Amino acid sequence: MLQRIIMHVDVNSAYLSWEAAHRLQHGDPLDLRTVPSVVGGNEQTRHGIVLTKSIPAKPFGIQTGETLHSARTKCPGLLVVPPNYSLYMQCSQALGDLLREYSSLIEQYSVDEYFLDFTDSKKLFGDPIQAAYNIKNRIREELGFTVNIGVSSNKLLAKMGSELQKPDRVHTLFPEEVEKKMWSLPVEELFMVGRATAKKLQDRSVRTIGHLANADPDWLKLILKSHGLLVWNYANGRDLSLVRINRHPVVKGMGNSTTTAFDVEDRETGHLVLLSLVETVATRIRVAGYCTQLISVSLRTNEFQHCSHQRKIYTATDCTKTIHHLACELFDELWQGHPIRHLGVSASELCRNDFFQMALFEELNEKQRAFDKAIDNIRKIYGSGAVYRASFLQSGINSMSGGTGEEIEYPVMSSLL
DNA sequence: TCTGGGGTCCTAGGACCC
DNA sequence: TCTGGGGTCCTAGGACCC
Repeated sequence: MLQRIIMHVDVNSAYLSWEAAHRLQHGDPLDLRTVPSVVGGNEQTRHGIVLTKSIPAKPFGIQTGETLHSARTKCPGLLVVPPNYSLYMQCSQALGDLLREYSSLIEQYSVDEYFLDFTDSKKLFGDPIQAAYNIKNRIREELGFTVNIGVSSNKLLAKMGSELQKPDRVHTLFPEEVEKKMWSLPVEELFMVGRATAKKLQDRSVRTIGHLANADPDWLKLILKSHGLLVWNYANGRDLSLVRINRHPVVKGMGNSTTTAFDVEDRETGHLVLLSLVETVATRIRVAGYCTQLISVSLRTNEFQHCSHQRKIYTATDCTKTIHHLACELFDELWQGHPIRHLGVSASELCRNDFFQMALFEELNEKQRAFDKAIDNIRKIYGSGAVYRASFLQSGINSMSGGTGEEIEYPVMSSLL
């Protein structure tokens, strides 16, 4: 059987590297990568967490996702810079463009990760390991940031390989190297072993990837259900998934959620926040040519209690007003009156909004559809802030809440992946 | 004013049908 | 009438990834 050659390209400290490269190009003498620094959200609006840390920030014990307050406690001189998502989109695309020179079989896995199937590229570019070094060095010289590249015969091992030593490195992790290079790592470093799975395994003395690889699969299945077999196969380096040019052949759902700058304590404000979320979700649905058949509302209280409520709808819709009406109903049924910190709306069970389905819409809805379409067009030309509902005036709530909390035009990052 | 946002997939229980 | 059991759909919640 032909052995495939897969590469995984992972940008080192992506947001921070991109921020640093951008600042250097614009005359800033300081390279953020050389000092303890993080890209962090806005604390005033309760988005104050670490998004990415520099390598010098790591020895202080700073973790991605922890509060900026906590990070500063660990490292008093910590430099915190705000995120710039449109810059990151540009960097991500520039990286993709460069990688496409080496293979047409390429999958964008996230904003800062790509898989390349290099199998057929060997004829053109020769030895894969040498090619990986060339790619890595070209990215550094031409784009100004560093990457790690993992090279193996499947995606899982390529990804695990790119995680080995950082930054600016190429690692191979072929099946015959798994025992030597991967089995000694802590079990929580295996892809798909998150906090919950790691705890269950550690409680049973499975502490390394090697322990997991050599555990009894039936026993793992008892403890972890089907997930046990998945991680057991991964620990043994087995993965049959293919590099897919489009990671999402069909989009399954689109959602939007936000942590509000203040606790929401009344129903009317809750409904208004939902409207700002629905505006974004419904627009994205329409732009992508979908209708939704399932709406879900979720909330988190100021005590971090999380709950959600969803309802199937039997007439597929892409109408802002209809979706908002349903979201408010769900909210009213769900909310127990506790102060709310976070609200979300999600649309799933998407179907294509094709020409022939138009007949399903009633005359009344036709006017609403025309209205939505007109609004979409104005926003497309003049920006998302060009038109908004009067109820947002002086409400202190963004009229079109986007996921990043920044003033970002749609389509948002995730909708491009 | 300590704790983000956007996804996918899986599980489990209850309703309902035959 | 000492009470099955398979199958599907709906819903809520949890786990994982970036």
